[in-house]
Amino acid sequence: MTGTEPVIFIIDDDPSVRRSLERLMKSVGLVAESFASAREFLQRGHWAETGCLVLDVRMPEISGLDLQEQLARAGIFLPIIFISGHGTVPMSVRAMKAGATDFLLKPFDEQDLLDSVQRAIDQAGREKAQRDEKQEIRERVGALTPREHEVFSLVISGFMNKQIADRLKTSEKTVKVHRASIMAKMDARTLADLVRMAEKAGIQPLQSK
Amino acid sequence: MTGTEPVIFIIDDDPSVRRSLERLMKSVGLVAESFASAREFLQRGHWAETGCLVLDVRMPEISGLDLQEQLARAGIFLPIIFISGHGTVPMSVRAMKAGATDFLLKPFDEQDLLDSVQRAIDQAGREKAQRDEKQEIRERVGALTPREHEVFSLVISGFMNKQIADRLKTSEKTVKVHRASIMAKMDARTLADLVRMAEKAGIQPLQSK
DNA sequence: ATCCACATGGGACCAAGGTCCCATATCCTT
DNA sequence: AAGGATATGGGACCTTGGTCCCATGTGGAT
Repeated sequence: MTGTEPVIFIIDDDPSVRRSLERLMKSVGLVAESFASAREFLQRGHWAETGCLVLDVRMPEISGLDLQEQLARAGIFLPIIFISGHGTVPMSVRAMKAGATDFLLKPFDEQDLLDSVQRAIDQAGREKAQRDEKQEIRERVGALTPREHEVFSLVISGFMNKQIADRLKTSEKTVKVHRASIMAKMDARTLADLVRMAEKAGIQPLQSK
Repeated sequence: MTGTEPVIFIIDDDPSVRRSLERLMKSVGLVAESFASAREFLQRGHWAETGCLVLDVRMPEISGLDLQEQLARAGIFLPIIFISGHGTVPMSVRAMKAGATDFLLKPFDEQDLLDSVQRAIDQAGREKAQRDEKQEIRERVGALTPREHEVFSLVISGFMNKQIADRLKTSEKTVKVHRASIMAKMDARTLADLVRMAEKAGIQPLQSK
């Protein structure tokens, strides 16, 4: 029911670090997957699941910070834990400002990393649940016909059927028909449901004068 | 209309740093106020306004990080920019995890600090506007009588007057009376308004089965 | 003792929302 | 040419919501 098993993506160019991190994760029952470079990770594709990244900062070609930026731009929101052998304050601040959940210096305490990973997984799960709900609602809204969508906007803005009919230059009867079909398609039982769905999906009401 | 003028609170035990930061802020038209210690700042009281803190990490008695924690516990949400002469990675990560907006190392570029301060002020303004709105709504909800509050919860959950009457073991007529008084007190013109207010104030609907 | 806020509710309406069955017209696809 | 999705709307009917005026009872504050 939690959806999918969370996966810990380990990205480090040092094979011994990868092996040791993988062992650590598996020792506490976590699923881990290793990559020797950011490029290799990016080629994997499909990160639909939850989990987090454990990411080395300094790597050839694409640095950890660059990868973080690329993932953000691509709309991939896996939490990132940085590990670094030669991290500096500006580097860690940049990473944290960009949304990293932690930034650990090697050598680090294994338990510290595990704690951080757990926090990241929890965060990822919460965020994914929210995104999924929002996505689900947006899909339903997308399934509305153009006319239904117009009526929808006005309904969640608090307009009465009569006012909606005026604005759309049609009859109140037709508005009622659309409205019924909106409630069915959106799977909303009450107006309160519908308004809350719009809020969750970030759909703003219109100015009601 | 922006509410109140933002104030930059400078907290550093070094008088020359305070003077120079104050001069820097005033040179770009910002209002600054200096304090030699966290204690001195805490004694000032009333931080109703917007603005941000520019805070030295290492200070006698109460460190910058301690002050950050105290303010968070006290529910004072001014953004914090740390400045530090001997900052370490773990220190900066702790500060950022606790919500700091930036962490600069001395000597820093003056423009970097000003940029950070501007970002912090913008953030503070947005967050304050949100908190104020939430607070305003919560006050209105608090002004409801106990019975009105019960009806309110059920209304925003999508229940019909008849169902509400059943649950509260009263008549539909009485529910209508309460409902009208709720709409007036909450300054809501439509049900959609009321539901959105409840959402903004973080008031959850009940299970409507 | 009196006043006020709170909760209750009847009667009478009217406005608004929802749901049937019905029908027409357009446009697009197969 | 036929079917499906979309948009339109009339008629009939019932439910729900909102708003008047009215009234009663209780408990606490002045």
